[in-house]
Amino acid sequence: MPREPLPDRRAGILQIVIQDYIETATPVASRHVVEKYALPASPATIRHEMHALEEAGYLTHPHTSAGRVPSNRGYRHFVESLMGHVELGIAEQASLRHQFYQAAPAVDEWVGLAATVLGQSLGLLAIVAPPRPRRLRVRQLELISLNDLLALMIVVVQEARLIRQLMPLRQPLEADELSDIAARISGEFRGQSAEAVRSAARETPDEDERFILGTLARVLDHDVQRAAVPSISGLGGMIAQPEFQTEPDRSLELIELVDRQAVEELVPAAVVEHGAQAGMSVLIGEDHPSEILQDCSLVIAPYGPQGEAEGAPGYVGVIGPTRMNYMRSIAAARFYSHLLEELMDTVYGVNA
Amino acid sequence: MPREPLPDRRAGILQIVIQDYIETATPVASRHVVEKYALPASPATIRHEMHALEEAGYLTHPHTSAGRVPSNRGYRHFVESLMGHVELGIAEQASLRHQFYQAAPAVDEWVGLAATVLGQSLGLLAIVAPPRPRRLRVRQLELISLNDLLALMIVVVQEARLIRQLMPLRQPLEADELSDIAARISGEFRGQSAEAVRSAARETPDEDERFILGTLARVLDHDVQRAAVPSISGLGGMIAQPEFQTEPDRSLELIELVDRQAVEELVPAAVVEHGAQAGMSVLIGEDHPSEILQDCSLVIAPYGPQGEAEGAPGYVGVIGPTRMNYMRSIAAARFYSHLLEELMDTVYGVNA
DNA sequence: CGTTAGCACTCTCGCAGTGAGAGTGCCAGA
DNA sequence: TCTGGCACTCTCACTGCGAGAGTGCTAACG
Repeated sequence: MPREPLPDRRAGILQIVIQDYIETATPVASRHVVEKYALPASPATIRHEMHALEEAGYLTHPHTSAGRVPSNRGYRHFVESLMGHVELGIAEQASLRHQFYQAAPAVDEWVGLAATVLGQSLGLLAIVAPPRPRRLRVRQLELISLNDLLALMIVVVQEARLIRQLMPLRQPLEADELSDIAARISGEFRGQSAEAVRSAARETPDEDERFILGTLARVLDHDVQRAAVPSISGLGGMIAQPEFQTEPDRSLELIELVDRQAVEELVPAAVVEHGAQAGMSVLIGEDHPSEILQDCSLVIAPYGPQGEAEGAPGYVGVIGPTRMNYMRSIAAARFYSHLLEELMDTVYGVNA
Repeated sequence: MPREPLPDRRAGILQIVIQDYIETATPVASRHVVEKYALPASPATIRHEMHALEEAGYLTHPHTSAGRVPSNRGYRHFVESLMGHVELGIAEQASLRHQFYQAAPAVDEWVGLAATVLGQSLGLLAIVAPPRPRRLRVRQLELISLNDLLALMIVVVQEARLIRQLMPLRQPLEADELSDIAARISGEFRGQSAEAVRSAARETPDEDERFILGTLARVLDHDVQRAAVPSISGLGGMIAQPEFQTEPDRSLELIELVDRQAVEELVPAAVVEHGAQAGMSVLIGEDHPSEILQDCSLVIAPYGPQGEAEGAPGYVGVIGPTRMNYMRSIAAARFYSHLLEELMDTVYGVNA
């Protein structure tokens, strides 16, 4: 495939066609662009250029008597060369940052909030995953007495998580006793993970403490599983997109996909497939493996402890039709990924 | 409308028609029922009975050459007289109970989990709302140091909530100081609500304590707003129902309704409309006010502090086509409402 | 040589018409 | 009271057609 640089006017027309198609979702006709954008040329001239762009592979033709539609290659060229670098507005950034600092300070909450707000604001499917640590390390433990035989265990974890777990007691314990035990354990096991806690539990003579340590080890192990679960949101906006309106089957498939949470495995697969671990990646149309998401694009911005052998980083993903607004999507995904990283750092960072 | 008791055979046929329609979602024909259920009668006889049932208002007729479909009145009679009392299986109850006791012990978590599992298992829209207290009362306060200038405030509230909030500090405070303050406040304000905390904050000489009390009062007030937000789930299963498959517009409307969280206001409206505060209520088809949910039924099971003037109770709701499986829906809604009440009682109950 | 006007050509989309199929309603007979 | 037979009605899938939209090509123009 030849890749000569495009003449200026031709590139301009490509940009217009793509942006217009992103906006209207209807094939754009030659006459339409000259009128709407007041071009100093006639429809016939534009047709010439469009024809050339089609020959070069940037545009396509649904059928003989339809306007032009960007091809995947067209979108790619748009994203890489025509679009430039875009960022969210300052006001929006501030407002979002405020919103996240108000939320409950735990990765799960942030991830859920990010998916919701991102999906809503883009009208696309947003999928946000927390980093997947290989193990969780205790930072602080609290034991709160609910009644004689029931306590609430709260574990603050260095991996920016808060674990809350009901713990039945073997025998009645006073609130004071509980907090003493918690304080002792906190001090002793700061920075330790489940294995250390569990092996200590085996050797402790005190029955109560052994039980509590056992529970602690169990919830640490259990929560590391839950840690990997991404949040998905924005289904409503997504299927309200015209490409899904016309084909009810597609939207049904999509909804089932989301409902069965099969998308979760899809994005990592796509990322691996493209070795796009470092930095943001944009997969357009045919690039990615799934059949169901044909004619869809993925924008993926990883964040969190990257390259570290201690697990997988998190990511902020946007899934939408290839016709999606790449400028907004990319800017938003980038911002959210930075914000999540910033939150994890300032709230749970090593400079604690 | 006359309401003579139905002859036995006729009632049996009504039951068969309703159950078959619930199962197959296609109008049931006379020939179909005699073959499928091996009735000792001919199609013509069944047609007679069906005709009578239609005259009495229990069945309808989409058009001349279609089978019978239950009317709203038919469903109502089925629910009230034909169905009997049904409950979830013991094994299922145990499994669910276990699942909920494993979850993080806070109303929001339970409510979210209930909506998810209920919606999934029924293939219908589930909407679960927490009770809406008029105010929250402190039960215990914890302050966890994250770094010199940032603490994590955790408030256990008597209304079965856990509030977690980031709190920047005015000046560096040690972990010990923080927990001392927390313990003191816990002791002093147990059972108090935001007003008491706020007025105390005004009179406290200590700057740090004043600031902490102010934050506490603020999050108590803020969280009481969030307390009312219901969880909705099961959209996927719902629009996979045949009644939505055939009409794409309807499903789109529904999705937007859920996405904009307008359903939330719908259920309370329906409940108020019917004054069904006490016990479970089943609203069938035309009964309820919204136009969008025409041909849908609501099953609503309230739970929590009822009749108390201190706020509104929570509810477990199921929304589905009038054709929904009332036996399963009602049994499930009842069980979940009891389970939620039980959880709130045993974990946060007065016998603490 | 690039640009433009004109015109024939192609494809989609909505609409009316048609025939098969399904199920009822009714009537006469057992 | 129940049953078989038959005419009637309504839906649904398919077909064909005409209007509309947009291109591609060609010839003329600056």
